[in-house]
Order: sequence, then structure tokens, then C-alpha cells
Amino acid sequence: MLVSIKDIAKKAGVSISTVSYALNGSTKVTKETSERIAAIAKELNYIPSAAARSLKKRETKIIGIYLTNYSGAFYGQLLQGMMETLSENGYELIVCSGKESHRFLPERMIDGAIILDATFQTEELLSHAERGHKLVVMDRKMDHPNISQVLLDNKAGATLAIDYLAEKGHKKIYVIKGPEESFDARQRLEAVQKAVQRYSHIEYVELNGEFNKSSGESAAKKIHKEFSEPVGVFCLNDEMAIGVFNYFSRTNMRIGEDVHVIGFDNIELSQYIQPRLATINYSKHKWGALASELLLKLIKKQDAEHERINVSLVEGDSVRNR
Amino acid sequence: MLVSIKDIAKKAGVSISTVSYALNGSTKVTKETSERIAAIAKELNYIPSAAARSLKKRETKIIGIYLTNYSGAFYGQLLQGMMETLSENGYELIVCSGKESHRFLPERMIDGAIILDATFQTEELLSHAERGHKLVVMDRKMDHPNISQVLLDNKAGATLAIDYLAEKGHKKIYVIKGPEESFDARQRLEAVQKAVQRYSHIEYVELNGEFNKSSGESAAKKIHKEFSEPVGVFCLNDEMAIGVFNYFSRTNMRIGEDVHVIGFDNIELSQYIQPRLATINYSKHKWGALASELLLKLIKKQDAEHERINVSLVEGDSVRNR
DNA sequence: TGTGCTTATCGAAACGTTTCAACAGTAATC
DNA sequence: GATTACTGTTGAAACGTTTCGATAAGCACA
Repeated sequence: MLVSIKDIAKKAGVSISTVSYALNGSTKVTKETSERIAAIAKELNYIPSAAARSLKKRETKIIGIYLTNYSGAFYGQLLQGMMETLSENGYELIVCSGKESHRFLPERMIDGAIILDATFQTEELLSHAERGHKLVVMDRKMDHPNISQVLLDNKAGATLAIDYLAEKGHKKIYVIKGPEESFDARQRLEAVQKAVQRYSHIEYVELNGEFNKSSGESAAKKIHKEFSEPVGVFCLNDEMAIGVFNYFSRTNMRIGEDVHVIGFDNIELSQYIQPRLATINYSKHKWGALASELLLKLIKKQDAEHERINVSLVEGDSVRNR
Repeated sequence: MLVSIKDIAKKAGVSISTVSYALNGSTKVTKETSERIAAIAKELNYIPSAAARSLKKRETKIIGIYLTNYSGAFYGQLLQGMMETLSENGYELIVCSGKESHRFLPERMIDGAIILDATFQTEELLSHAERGHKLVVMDRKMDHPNISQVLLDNKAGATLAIDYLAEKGHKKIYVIKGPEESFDARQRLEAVQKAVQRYSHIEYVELNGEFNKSSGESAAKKIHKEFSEPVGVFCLNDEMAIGVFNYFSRTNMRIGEDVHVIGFDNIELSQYIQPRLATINYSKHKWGALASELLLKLIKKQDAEHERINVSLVEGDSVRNR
């Protein structure tokens, strides 16, 4: 027996509409009754039903964040950034992951969603936007009045990394790529290819990677096999760089001497490993917060906006002069 | 204009109840009409309204997880563990954090909640349980038919740590405590006090800590000031141990020689810092998964259960023989 | 006294489901 | 041929809100 607006109405001797208006702070209802109703509501321990409200108002005050997996090292900070902005504005965050969850976006009448999940087809997202759903994408470029985007400046980051290696005198550079599905990986790789062309004397080799430690290790193994002179290695994310560290720690080769490594993401770990990993930094917290802000704007019927998160170089002893 | 069950009914020339039964796979409705309805539903691009269903059925298929903050190092794995079990069973996970979110538990008619948030008062939780909410607590002991609990074996862990230090010949042991609100911190401290009594020759000192890096650093500073001979330090979590590492890396004292450190949690970082941090390990993934399982059981009207997560010692060069 | 205006309150419909009880229609049983 | 039992379908109420349009009361003014 949930206590509803109806019970309050009965006890207060008014109609349910009055109660509804009162509880929602409408100016129509007189201050006197309004206070009386509030008192009764508290007394009866009234709790509004979010479901009923959603049904009627066609809004849920819920935002969905879609991730592929969140064991990844920086999702914590990302979520933290989102939570802060969202909860300040009365929204809650629902975290969705896995194939099943796609169903969820339309069914829940979620007010909006943030996408960081390559398993979504762009057409799928487009059709949601077409139906009026508000989206923010963090993992692809899209152009639609219901879709905002906030992307990393991957190009600048990758260029920074290559320049750094070149500047330190490296003539042979390996790049450990990311998964084909990842937008960030593709953008970073593209920028690398462009950057490397500017240095005609540099020998440049691409290796496959999957943005996780074990693929970093496998790549490192290949580098080890054909090793003859000091090389630079740009890992398209830090996680793989850790894998490279792991591999070479079991050999007689030294990071920062024989193998010079730079990563991307500046995850927390990177500052603790020895030697400190050079990498490309950006604020995950800000990234999440900005995505949320854009989404809230979009929900308030404002226009789609496109933002970019700046990146910067973090030097570290994992890269030294050749 | 959302397409509803009503539109399907009209198009199929049947009543809305038949459509509802058909779509829910009731055996009452004949296979023939059932298929016809399904076809029409697909054709019209029908999407059920979760809000309407929730309102009527009084269930949401949403589980809430309440956290204080999730930038903490192990929340990723924890959430991952939860997500897996929950989504297999058709539930979604809504992550709640911050004072505001307390309101959320009753309003959303969430089917159940997992609590890992010391800012909840135990009485508050009790009253929710009393109203019929299903809860799993991971951060306190509670006994109620609607509340299951799954706790770490903090006692065993803390004892393991002290024994390890004692075994390595340490005669002076510092303990860096956790925040007073934290159940885990309290349990660990209690066990430490008990364990230390068994070694009458050990000098034992408590220092305050807040489970974060900076409080680890402050504690380290104190240790540094009164330093005269090699000491053992048990940090009640790894995060603070990292703080201790940070502090001493700026001094001329060496971890594993002058200061011997053991932590608790075995966060990912711990295996990468130099020297490897000795610590107490347990599976965060399993912890999360088990909590979810218990909650699902509870929702299916089964009894409350209490489970315990085992811990084990991870040796590391941050603790050596004295 | 009647007209018009404002203000506080109310009734009722609507949101999209689920599900109980009722209902025909057919088949089975005596 | 009457009773019973089952089967597939239906109507209607209910879940707890919001909100539009109507209504009544109060007041000022002519």
C-alpha cells in the first residue's frame, strides 16, 4: 500500500490536482493550503512515483552512459566527471554495457545518452536521434541536430608523440596500433602516418594491438626479435605501453635505453612505473563533465555542439636521447 | 506519437489485452494470432514503455549501486563483476553517488540496491528494508530478512599482514588507519590490535589516515621524523601505501630497507610500483558478482544470505627481512 | 444588481501497460 | 441433450501522476 497523492488529497480534503500543483510548487495554490499539504505529505511519508511521473511527462531524469567495458583504467575518473555535472542538475546516471543494453536506450525513455561504445553502429545511433533521442558521442564523428560530440584531439596528441621521439633523435619508430573499431585508434594512427612523412629519414613500422596489455606484450616480442639498434615505440594507449614494459622487464633490454616508449592517455599507473612513462595527457574528468554538459544543453532544446578536449605531452624517462 | 499496444491492437483487429498477452508470450493466445501480432509489432516498430510497465507491475528491472566515489582504484573491476551477473538476468545497473542520490532509492521503485557507501545511516537502510526494499550491503553488518551482506574477510587479512611483518623480524610496527566511517577500516584495525597483542615484543603505533594518497604521505612524514631504526608499516589500504612510497621517494630512505610497507586491496598499481608492494589480495570482480547474485536471489523472494570474500597474502619486496 | 476580472480549486482525461473477471464458442463427458 | 470444462478473446479497472479546461468564489466597478 504505497501512499499516493490521492491519500494526501483525501486527508487534506482537497482534490488530487491541488495536491499535485502544491507539491510541484505552483503559484496557483495558496500558500496556506500548500503548506498544509506539504505537512501532510511528510506526515504520511509520501514518496512520489518516478514511474508514474515518467509515464505522464515523458521524461525520466535518467541519462545513460554506454561503455564497452569499464575495467579500463580511466573510466573511473570519466564517470566521476559525469556524475558531478549530472547530479547537480537532478539527473541520475545509468551505466549500460553489453550487447543486451542496446535495447535499453529506447525502452527506458531515457532523457539522453552518452555513447562511448564502438559496438553501436552509427546508423543505429542516427535512427535513435531521428526519433528524437538526445545523444552525445565520445567515440565518433556525427552530424545531427540531436547529437553533440566531444572528442579528444587525437591528431595533436599523436603528432606530439612522434615529434617528441624525432626530437630525441630516434630514426626507427614502431607504432603499436589499436583495434580497428576504435575511432580514437584510427584517428591517432592517421595522424601518426601524416606526422612521420615529415621526417624522411625515419624508418617507420606498424604493429597490431588491441589496446590491452597482452597485445602490447606480443608487439614487444616482435620488436625484440628484430632488434638491432635503439628504437622508439609509440603505443597508441598507455595500457599497451605497460605491456611493453612487462615484456622487456623479463629481458636484458632496458626501457629508456634500448627501447624508448611513449604512450597515450596518461593513466594513473603511468606515473608510477619505472622509468616514468612518457605519454599524452588530457583530463578524463573534464571529458566526462563536458559530455554531460553538452547533453544537458541538448535536452533543454538547445543546439548540438561540438567540442574538443585538448591534450598535452608528458615527458618521462621512458624516452631519452638516442 | 509513440506507437503503443493500442495501435497494434487496432491494426490486428483484436483487443489490447490480447496484444499484451501475445507480446508477453502467454500460452492463452493462439499461436496464429500471436505471430500475427508479433509481425505487426515489428512492422510498426513498437517499443514497449518501461515506465508504464513499471507503474503497473511495480518493478523496474533496475538495480542501484550506491558508492561514495568511484575514482577509487578498484571500482572498475567491482562494477564489471556486477554488470555481468545483472545483465545476464535482464537487469540494468544505475550508479548513484552523492548525498542527493539517497532520495533516489525509494522514488525509482528500484528493484534492489547494493550499498557501498558509508554516508548511508544504518537506520536509513533498515527503514528501506522494512518497507520491502531488497538490499545487499558490502560495507557493514546488518541482519534483516530483506538484507543480504557480502563482506571481505578483513580480520584474516589484517592478521595475515601483521604476521607477515612479525615473521620478517620487525619489532616496531606502524599502522596507518582508515576513516572512522569505513566499516572495512574499523574491522581491519580491530584485527590488527588483536594480532599485535600476540607479539609482546612488538612496539606498535597507530597513525591516522583517510584511505587516500595524501593522508599516506602525511603519515609517512611522521614516521620519517621519529625514525631511528627500520620499521614495518601496515597501511590499511594500498592507496595510502602509494602515498608512503611517494613520500619516501623524495627522501634518502628506501622502501624495503629502512621502511617496510604492506598494504591492503592489491589494486592494479601495486604490482607495478618499485619495489612491488606486499599487500592483501581478494577478487574485486567476484565481490561484485557475488553481491549481485545475492541481490537477485533476494528479489526472487528467497532468504537473505551472508557471504564472505576470502583474502590472501601477496608478498612483495616492499617488505624484507629485518 | 449585474458585469467583468482575478484567483484558488476541482474534475476528468490522459500516459501505456497488466491482469482479473466475464464471455462466447467449442469440445468432452455423462 | 444437458451439463461441464476448457480455450481464446475481450472489457474494464488499475497503477500514480500531470495538466487542460471548467467552475466557483471573491472583489471592484458601474
